[in-house]
Amino acid sequence: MTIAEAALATGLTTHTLRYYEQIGLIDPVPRRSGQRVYGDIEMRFIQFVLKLRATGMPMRDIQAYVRLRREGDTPDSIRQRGDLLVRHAAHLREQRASLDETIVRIDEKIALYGSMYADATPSPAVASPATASAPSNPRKHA
Amino acid sequence: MTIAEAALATGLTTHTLRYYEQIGLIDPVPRRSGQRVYGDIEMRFIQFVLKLRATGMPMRDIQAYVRLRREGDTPDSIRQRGDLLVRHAAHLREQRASLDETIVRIDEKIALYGSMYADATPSPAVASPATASAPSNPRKHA
DNA sequence: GTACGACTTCGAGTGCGCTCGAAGTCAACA
DNA sequence: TGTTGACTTCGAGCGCACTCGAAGTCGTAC
Repeated sequence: MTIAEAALATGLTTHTLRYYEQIGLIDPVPRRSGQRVYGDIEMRFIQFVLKLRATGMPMRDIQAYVRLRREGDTPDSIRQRGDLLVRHAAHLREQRASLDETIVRIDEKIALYGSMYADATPSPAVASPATASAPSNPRKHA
Repeated sequence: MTIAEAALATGLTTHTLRYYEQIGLIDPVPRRSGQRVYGDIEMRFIQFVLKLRATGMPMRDIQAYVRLRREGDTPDSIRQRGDLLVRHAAHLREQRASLDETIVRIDEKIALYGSMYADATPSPAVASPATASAPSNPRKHA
């Protein structure tokens, strides 16, 4: 896989991919005659890193994690990596709790609006809270 | 409630509170001899706005929502507010799904690390979700 | 009557996470 | 041989959401 293909697969740009490598967010990718070759291992790790990032783990912590990985599987490295992940997991559980609460509140408000005017219920394309799969604006794009 | 008290209650600064008002993230707070007086209604709405913001709703959308509220309860305003909330709710459900997935992955990795060395289980100080402070907190303030 | 806290406007600065472009080099493929 | 695509370093710029400070005014309370 070339960098262009990796970019396509991850939804990042080649710029960003190189940038991530440069700042140590991912390990240096192996080269063949100077060009980066992305294999399964690289891709899987990048996906993992993107998950961390998408869930709000600060770059610094991800960098720390990657640094520890490079240190190898010493007990110390493993313990510290574990700690980082445990801390992030705790953070995610908090996030989820807050998210659940917010969803409840919003659903209440939606119901309220729906009941205010029979006329004025949210537009059908988007009306049911169960219809949770619509990614974004239902009126653009058909 | 003065602005200082409101700041304390929300965890924001007085600066930020005025800033939010200025950019239309919250309605103008009623004044008594020029000074803002925060009542229950204001506080509750601010908390709601903070929930929206904490769950990643862009300022612009919150501003739009507040603008619509100010328009009053016309069918159009209500429908549009409903739509905004429904869209955000959908977004939150996606977020939650991704969050759940990430939690599972991280827990797997934690278990893996735990099993690698009996020695190297995550340190107790940090092991319990109850003891959870986020890794390098993105929002300052406490 | 003065201290305190709030008010206003203004503008600059911060930190994060990209994002882009320029300029020049190099290797593989048709 | 020439067109690609990738490589490097460098530095500027951007959008978001604050964050801070300065300067000067005003009202209330001890």
